[in-house]
Amino acid sequence: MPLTLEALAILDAIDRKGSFARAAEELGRAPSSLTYAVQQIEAELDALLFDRSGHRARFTPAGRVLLDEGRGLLGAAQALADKTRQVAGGWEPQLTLAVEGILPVAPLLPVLDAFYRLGRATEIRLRHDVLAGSWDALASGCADLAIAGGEAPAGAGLRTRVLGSVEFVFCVAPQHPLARLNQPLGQADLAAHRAVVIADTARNLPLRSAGWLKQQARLTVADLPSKLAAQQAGLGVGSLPRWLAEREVAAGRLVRCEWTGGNPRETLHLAWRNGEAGRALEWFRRALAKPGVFAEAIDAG
Amino acid sequence: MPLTLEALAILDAIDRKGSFARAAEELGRAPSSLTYAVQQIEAELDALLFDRSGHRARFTPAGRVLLDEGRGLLGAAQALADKTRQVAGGWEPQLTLAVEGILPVAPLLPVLDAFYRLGRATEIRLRHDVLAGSWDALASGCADLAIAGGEAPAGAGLRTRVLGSVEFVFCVAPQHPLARLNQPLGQADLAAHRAVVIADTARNLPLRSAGWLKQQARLTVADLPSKLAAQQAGLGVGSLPRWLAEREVAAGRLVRCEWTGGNPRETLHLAWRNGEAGRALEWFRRALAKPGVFAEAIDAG
DNA sequence: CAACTCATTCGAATTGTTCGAACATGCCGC
DNA sequence: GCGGCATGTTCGAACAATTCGAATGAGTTG
Repeated sequence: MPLTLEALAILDAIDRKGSFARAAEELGRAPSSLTYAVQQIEAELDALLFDRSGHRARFTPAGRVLLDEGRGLLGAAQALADKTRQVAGGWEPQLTLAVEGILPVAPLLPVLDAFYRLGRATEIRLRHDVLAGSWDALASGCADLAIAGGEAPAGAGLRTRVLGSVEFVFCVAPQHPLARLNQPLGQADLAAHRAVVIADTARNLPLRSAGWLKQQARLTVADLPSKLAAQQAGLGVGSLPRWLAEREVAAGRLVRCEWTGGNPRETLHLAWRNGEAGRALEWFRRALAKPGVFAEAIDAG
Repeated sequence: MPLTLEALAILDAIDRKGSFARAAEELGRAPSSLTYAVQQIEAELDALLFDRSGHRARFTPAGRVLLDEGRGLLGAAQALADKTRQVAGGWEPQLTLAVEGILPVAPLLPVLDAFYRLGRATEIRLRHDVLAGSWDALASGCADLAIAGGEAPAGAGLRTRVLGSVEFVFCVAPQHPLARLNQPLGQADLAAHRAVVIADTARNLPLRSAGWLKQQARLTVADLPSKLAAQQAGLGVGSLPRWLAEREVAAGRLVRCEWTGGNPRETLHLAWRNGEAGRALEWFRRALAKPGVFAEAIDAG
């Protein structure tokens, strides 16, 4: 019987209660039972765990090691039991959310908080992807639930639900030449200026492009914050989601330009794989579909 | 019976052998015994661990979680048992070695390697201290065995053994004014130049000073590599242990200066606290006292 | 479809664990 | 210094959980 958790629990009780007798009481067994159990471990480990010279038994160094580290094991065992129970109840051990990079993280935090309050063992992972990246992550199993822009790739076994759309506003740095052009921009105005574009993170699906026109010189960056920084620095021009653009324009760090024919929009979908869904996925699907979660960033419809 | 290691071991065997029957064979028990045990866990956890629809039982997701993470627990339990056994056998759970900062680490590595080959669970921690720092670490219990320079502080209950002495060579950067002075240096020559000194790491014992003269301007650094770098950069002058100085002088990065009255020496001691010693301490005491370990750096006697 | 392997069920048997009382020891207050 | 008090241990008896073995039913393979 090479070490049992029960034995570790006994040592724990003895230490907490201070004596075999009290520990036995807590555990609802006779003191002699504990003596027997302890002797059992000592024989198994070839180690004296208690110093019996005095009146009451004291832990030896070896006993102390077993006790201290054993507590870690007990905790881990408890956690594992919990987790198993929850998985059996339909709660995934982990769930990965892929969020389109043009969305802010802030609105997500209360949702996460609410989920954690449920006390479920499901470990949440958050990732940001841009353009086709979210669809790709979902289709390839790297994510379980995605908020993705544009249309779903066909034949990937995905189900979707429209969340609304994000409006893109064309912005340039205050010191940029285009900032002085007091009329709506046309294609011709843009071709002469470098565009800042976000690289698509998709690895499998065909790449998509957004925010730039062919022939236009471009600076490719990895994510929205980088794009913002680049545009603020005057390194290039481009469209930014309205929630972000408004903040920056108000602060005077960017200037908004009108666009001939109105601002472009990107439709956002909540998406998940077809098939058996765990309860955490179900929960997040409901929570994120609620209108208002991304009210700041997404326009209904 | 809130989850037992034995149960996890059974799951492990079932997975490895592929069936209840073969697992039972490996464990030397009847198959029905495993069935019983598994049902026991399932009841306890309120979780189906096996999918019994087919001919042979397959793990459910919950079962898989319990199996995978349970293996970690089993390993940890095994390791804990080992460690306890070793501590009971007199091997400390951990041992901290404090090495005087003027010594190289290289000669220590084969010794550590030899220790690791013993297969003991004792975790070794290595720390570097300078001047009184090693004595201090030892006396305050922050270290168990030290290689320290100078004389042991009185009344701290320490035992020592002389290892030998380190010779200090006065060095300056090639471009330093003192490099051009072609005669042995005296006190007067030094007072005009900034000295690079190593800060004493002692926190409790009275601080000691080394390598500098009063009134001399000085740059204080934390360790030997910093001191070396500072001297190479010409930021100051000072003595370096011979093993280091020779290397640098040979490489042309420093110039050696003679000293009126010969080079100073620092005696090094192997030191440990009086009282009950564990077997790892004993082992290292023997290993480090062997002549030749630090032959490169320490001169016998 | 027959032979095989597999997991489960059931009652009986066994094994290890628990109990309770008696004992030995160390500690404290009077 | 001595009687209580609490401690941990020992021992045989009682117990209960676990294990076994044989029987059963179900699935796979040639």
